Amino acid sequence: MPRVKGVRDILPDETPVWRFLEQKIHAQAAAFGYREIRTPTFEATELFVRSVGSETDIVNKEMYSFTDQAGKGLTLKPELTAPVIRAYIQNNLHREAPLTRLYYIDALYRQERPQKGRLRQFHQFGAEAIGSPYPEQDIEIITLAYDICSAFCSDLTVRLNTIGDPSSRGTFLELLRKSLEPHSAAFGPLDRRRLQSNPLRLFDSKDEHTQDLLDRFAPRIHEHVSSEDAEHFATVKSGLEALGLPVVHDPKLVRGLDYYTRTTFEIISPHLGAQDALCGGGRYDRLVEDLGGPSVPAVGFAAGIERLLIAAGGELPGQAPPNQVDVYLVSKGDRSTQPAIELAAKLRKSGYVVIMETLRRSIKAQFREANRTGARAVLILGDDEIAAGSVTLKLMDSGHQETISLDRATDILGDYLRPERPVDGG
RNA sequence: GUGGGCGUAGCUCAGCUGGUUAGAGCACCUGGUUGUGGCCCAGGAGGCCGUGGGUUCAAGUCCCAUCGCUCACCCCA
Repeated sequence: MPRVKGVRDILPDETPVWRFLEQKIHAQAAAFGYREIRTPTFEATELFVRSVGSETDIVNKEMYSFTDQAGKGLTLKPELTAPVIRAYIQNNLHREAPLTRLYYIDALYRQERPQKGRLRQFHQFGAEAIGSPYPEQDIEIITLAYDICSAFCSDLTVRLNTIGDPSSRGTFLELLRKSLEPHSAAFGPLDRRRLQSNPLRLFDSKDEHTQDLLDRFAPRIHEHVSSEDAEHFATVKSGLEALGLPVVHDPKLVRGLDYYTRTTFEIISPHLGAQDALCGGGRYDRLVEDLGGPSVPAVGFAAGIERLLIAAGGELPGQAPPNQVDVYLVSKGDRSTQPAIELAAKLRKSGYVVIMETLRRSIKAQFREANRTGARAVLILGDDEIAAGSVTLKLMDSGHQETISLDRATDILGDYLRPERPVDGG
């Protein structure tokens, strides 16, 4: 049975890295006063159609949608802002406080062709601040995103832009289309289609020719937003610069989800290949209301964990060492099996990490296994020890070996090594 | 959905212009120690050479198809 295309197993060698990363995310989000939220794996399909946008690629061709036995249209979540906002509305979080700060770590699903930094099931962490319209909230969100990413990756850049309010966007799109239509013959077939259907998308075309035409003829969206929008943008930008973040204004940064207003941003790494963004986000002042909630503004981001790990390149700075094994319990002979089980249980109650032999291998093979697991000590329970009511202790580093009383094994072991695990109940 | 690259041992990969029993390193197992790890030495196990068809006296090697992986496009984290 092969695995499904575009999904990955995270094997025991890698899970410590994931845990380490997750711990950092929890700690950093907590440092900013954000609280964790967990939403269901699937939602009503309608939620994503209405929030992400019915004309977007995510909704049109990337969702894992299905019908349940009651005939309800459901979808595995392809992004997290909409579910979080849905939960915010449904649980009346807006009644509890005027501002809600939430963060999450979760798996998402999009049916795309896999490539570097792109999977069908992938993981994101992110945060949403719901309630504040002010630029300091944008700054807080971007700072949080940057702080977490830069804890693991170097050479990051924050790309920043504003796309204004949807009310002014219609006139800009008209202007954009008019400025480029005289040159439509010079576009490739794909970009010519975009000129009609979604001209904003032309800005992130990879066609050099298109980019050249844009540079020469296209108006820039940030020059066609309201003065309030422009001021908001200027405050965000200067605020981030004052903090020393590597910010660049990218007038061509537009984002593919329909709900963004004003601020859009990405964090990019040169180590990622074609998908250079490891984090993306922005402000969405209309979404909460559009989904049936109160009229409150919000801003947020999402970062791809797999992309972050690629950008981090191998070892993460400050990574915790793998689990330490205290004792490998070697046993030999039928009469030693039950005493070994009991000794292992007793040692674990005292807080030691204990691995016991369950393959009835030779002593030599058991020692090889003990060495492989990195055990600090070996305890031998064989026929001789059973007869004498003792156990043989060997320290793997020094090779020191002695025979000790079975009853006092825990105490004597404690003279040589402290337990790695905290004992339950302190 | 479209295009490029690649499929040989658990992993990383050799295998020249088709030529006889398909190799290496690492990992694994056993022995060198009647009950003692790492290092070393000796040995061992492990391969429908992705799959199916074709060309040929002969195919891991050439041709076609198919599946898978991968990178890129579209789009996104």
